[in-house]
Order: sequence, then structure tokens, then C-alpha cells
Amino acid sequence: MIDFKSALCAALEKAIAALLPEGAPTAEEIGEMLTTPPDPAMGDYAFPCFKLAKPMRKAPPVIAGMLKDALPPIPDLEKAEVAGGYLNFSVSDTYYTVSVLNEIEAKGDDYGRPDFGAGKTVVLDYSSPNVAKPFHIGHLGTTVIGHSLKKLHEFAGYHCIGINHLGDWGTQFGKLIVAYRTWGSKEEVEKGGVDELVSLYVRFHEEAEKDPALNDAARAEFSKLEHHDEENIALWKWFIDLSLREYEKTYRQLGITFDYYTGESFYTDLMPAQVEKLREKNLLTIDDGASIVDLSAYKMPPCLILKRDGSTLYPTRDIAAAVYRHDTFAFDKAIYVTSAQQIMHFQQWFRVLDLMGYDWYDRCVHVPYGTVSVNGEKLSTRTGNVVLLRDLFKTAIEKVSEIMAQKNPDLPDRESVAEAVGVGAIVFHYLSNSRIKDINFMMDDALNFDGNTGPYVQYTYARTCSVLEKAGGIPEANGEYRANAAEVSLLKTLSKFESKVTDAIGAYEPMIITRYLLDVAGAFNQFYHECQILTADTEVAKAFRLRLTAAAKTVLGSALELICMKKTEKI
RNA sequence: GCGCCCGUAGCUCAGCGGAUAGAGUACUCGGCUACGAACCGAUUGGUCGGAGGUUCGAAUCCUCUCGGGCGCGCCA
Repeated sequence: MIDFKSALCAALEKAIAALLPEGAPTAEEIGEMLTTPPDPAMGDYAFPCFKLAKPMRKAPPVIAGMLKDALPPIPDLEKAEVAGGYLNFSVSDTYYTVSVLNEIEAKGDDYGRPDFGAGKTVVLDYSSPNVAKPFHIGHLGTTVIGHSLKKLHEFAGYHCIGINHLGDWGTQFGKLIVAYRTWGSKEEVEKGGVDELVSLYVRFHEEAEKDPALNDAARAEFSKLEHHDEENIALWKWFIDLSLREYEKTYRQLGITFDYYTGESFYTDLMPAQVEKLREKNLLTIDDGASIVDLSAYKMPPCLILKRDGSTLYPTRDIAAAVYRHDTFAFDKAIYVTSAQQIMHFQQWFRVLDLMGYDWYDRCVHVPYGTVSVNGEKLSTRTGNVVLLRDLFKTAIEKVSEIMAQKNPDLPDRESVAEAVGVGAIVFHYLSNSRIKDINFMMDDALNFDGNTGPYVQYTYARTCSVLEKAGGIPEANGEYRANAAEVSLLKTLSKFESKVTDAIGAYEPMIITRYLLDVAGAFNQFYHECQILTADTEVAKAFRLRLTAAAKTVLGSALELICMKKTEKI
């Protein structure tokens, strides 16, 4: 099916070319010029004629009138009207009530799916918590933005590889090993999990203040770990297993899985080759004992590759990981979802990749997001201003359960629904804003379930399910129906799905889908209040409205999944 | 000092070159003998931080400026 907008652009291209032989815009350029009138009553698309005023040497309203007369016939065009310097176009209702509705029914879950990702591969690096530390609200951004971007890319046909780049290497493991051997016990750690590891780690720092020799011991243990000491390796693996067991609970609640859990340790052996390559290319200079890549030509501080003692650094590991991923997966895009504080770091090592001659360096994309504070204060384990994700989810789920006990006490399978809605509320809240903005996470707002919230959207989805269930199925179209304003408006909203998906991918911005869900839910609820569905006056109206309800359900369901939320048939 | 990001309704935020700047929340009011009221509707609320500039047209682009956040060598 050729969509209306493309047909309109093609027609406008012809009309303009007839009036202006030289320098007429292409159909694609016209598509970018098209805007939406402020009032839907004025039309669905508006073409501003101001830019043509100079080359055509005529006033914009005159041009609009000439264009209107020169326009070839456009299918589904209701009317074209001159309004000042604009030429406004109204799409016929039947375009929406027949073409769009039929398309949604025919494509089902594939409706709105763009195809530009077909045959391409994307590697996404996200979540990446530090082992032996609890999963807190600061990790929510990378986890939920990253996974949403994965879903979006998959929807557009990309082959996606999700990598959890665990923080599983470094001297902190030497400290943990010392702490465990000195004060820990197998039973306590098995029982307490990550929490016990954290308290061992905290204790180490307290004791090390009094006894600096502990730091030396820790370095020695980490060095043994690096040299594959069997006992230390076993402990290290155990710590990782314990941590993953904890994280898996959170990932399961979010419905997130990864293709690989290759953390920092995985790349340690791959770094020397890249350091060697940097040397060969004469990119390394020694400065104050450290090996750096000078980036002053790019107006950036130098990129540190090796410490004074010869050990590696964060950029070294990132370079090695990128090369490995490129050689292994032959990606078309590598996406890194990390905090905005690392913007400079990524600019630096992307540039180093370029200097090393890796011509795919520009396929690497850093997707930064803003800092989270809680109740106006920075996150800090020291002052206790941390919100663990498991506690946050638990609070949200409890609150949902209370509301459900009131509103829908007989609902079977209440626990899993409460989890979907409670966790969904937090995810939706987080993905409601532009990712780059800092978030002041306020509990009251996150746990408010009225208005523009996750529960509102899931409630709306459940509502569509409920109506369809009572109807006993979705009927076939059974005659011509003149849709009212609310019905057409809902279909117009549904028809925007694909362009929203495209925009969200282009901007790496899940928020676009979150806001779109609110548009759809709002349009459906308005329709629902204005139109009787099951008790419609005529069978034709009833059939149409049921089909419309099913269409809304389809789009709501697809969009919910794109932002890591679960579809709730009942709530 | 250099660089990046953010300033839009009381609050939280959309809009990022087009016509009268929008939601939610809070406040006030109306709608369940209705397919789910976690809903819908109405009212109130704005020198788009400020000043210049570009443009037929600027919340949107450019310059400067003020306020807030972040980054700038051996952490990640």
C-alpha cells in the first residue's frame, strides 16, 4: 500500500516543477517541508509556500492557489485549501477507516515495522553492573534504555546482539579476596549474596584505613588472580556467580535477557595486541611515565592507554573490546549506553580507533543519558542515599497489589500482574523523559499511577482486551461505515506508529515511543467514552468499533514491548 | 581556564524552523442504574532564563550573557 504522504509529496513535486522549471524541490525535500496544521479541522498536512515566494516572484497565498490548481489527482485526498501562505490537505476519512484499518488487521504484530534494518547487525553494550555491588537506581537508565533500543532495532529488522559488559575485573577483587579470607565465611556469603560481599568490601576499607598493609595484600591477591592462581580464580568466579544470580532476578522482572555476559575480564588477553598496534603506528607517546595518544589536533585531552606501571586502563579495554566485537560480529553499528559523564571518554577512544586505521570507527555510537539523583540529592552509598532496584520494585509492586485488591479483587494470577504493572510503572516513568536530561527521581511521582503513567497505558490495553473478550471475537467488516471524529482521530494516531519507531531509532530515544503510547491510549479512551462498542446502534457500527478496538490493542501491545513493558490482558 | 549538557505553566516534562506554545500533576468543577472511573470532560495557570542577530517566519538556528549540572592522566 502506498501511503498518503508519499502520494502527496509526489503530486506536489509535479505541480511545483510545472510552475517552477528550475530549482524545484524533490519529493523527499517536500516531505521534510510538510507540516501539520495547528487545528485538525484545517487538514492533516500543510505545505508552506513561503520558500517558493522568492524564486517564483509571487506572494505565498498566490502560489498556494496556483499549486492547488496545478495539482494532479491524489487518491484519498478529501480537499486542498489555501490558508494564507499555506496549502492545506485533508485526507479522506475512508483512507483511515478502510486502508489503515485493513493494513493493521492484515499485518497484526508486524504493523508499524520498518524494514531498514534487514540484513544488518547491531551490537548493543548496556546495563553492565559492577560485580559484587548491588543493582541500584543508577543502573536503571543504561539497562532500560539499552534494552529498549535493542527491541526497537529488532523491530526494524536488525540482527541484535546484547552484551552485558560486566565490571568483573580490577583490584577490588583483590580486596574482596583478602576480606573474605580474613573475616568472611562460605555460609554467610552463600546466604547474604551480594549484600554480604558489599559489607565485606566496606569492612576492608574501614580496616585498611588503620592498617595500610591490607592494600598491599589486596594488590598481591589481584596479581595472583591475573596469573591464574587456581584458588583465587575459583573465588572470583564464585563472586561473579553470586552477583549474577542476584541480577538475574531483576532482569527477569524487567523481561530482559542478554546474548553475552562478556565482562571486562574477557578482554584482558586481547589488549596487548592493540597496544602493540598503537606502537607500530607510532601513536603512543610517553608522558610523565604513562603511554598516551596525543589528541591535541582534535582539541581533546590525551587518551591514556597505559599507566606508569604499564597496566591497562579503561580506554585500552574499550578499544580491544570494540575490535573483538567488530571481528566477531561484523557489526553495522555498535551502540554503547552509558552515563553522560563519559561523553569525552568515548569521543577520545573512537578517535583513537580512527587513528589506528579502523575505518569502521564511525559505526560506533555512544548513547549517553543523564544522572539520577534521588529526592534532590546525589546517589551515594556513603550517605545511604541509594535506592536498590529490588526495593524500588518491591514497593511499587506492593502498592499495585493494594490498588488491585480494591479494584479487582477476584483477578486470578494477581502476583504476576502486580509485578508487571509495578515494574512497568517504574520503567515507564524512567522512559518518559529525554534520556540526556538529569532525573531527580521522586518516589511520589514514580509511584503515582494516575495520568500519564505506565499503569494508565496497561489499563487501557486491558480495557481493549476486556471489550474484545466480551464480544467473543473480532468480526469481519460488514458494510460501509461513516466514522465519527473520535474514531478517525484514533486511526490517525495509530497510523503514525511506523514513523514514531523510525524517529525513536534515529534519535536513540525510547521516550518517543513512551509519549506515543500516551497518544494512543488517550485517543482510545476518548473513543471509548464517546462511542458504545458492544451496544452500538447498528451491526455495522459494532463491527467497525470492535475492529478498531482490536487495532488499538495491536499497536498498544507492540509499542509496550518496545519500551520493555509487559502486555496485561487483565489488570 | 578549556569543553559538553540542561534552563518552557507552581511542580515534572513534551514540542527543536512554520499558523493561536502543549501534556500530566496540583487547584476548582462536572460525568459510574454505561463495554473496567488506574477513565473522560471543563476551568485556572506562560515576558519559552536574558540580550542581540539570521529569516517571510525563532521556544526551535547563530553569537554573547546569566543560572544549574558534568567532564578535563594514571578510577571505570
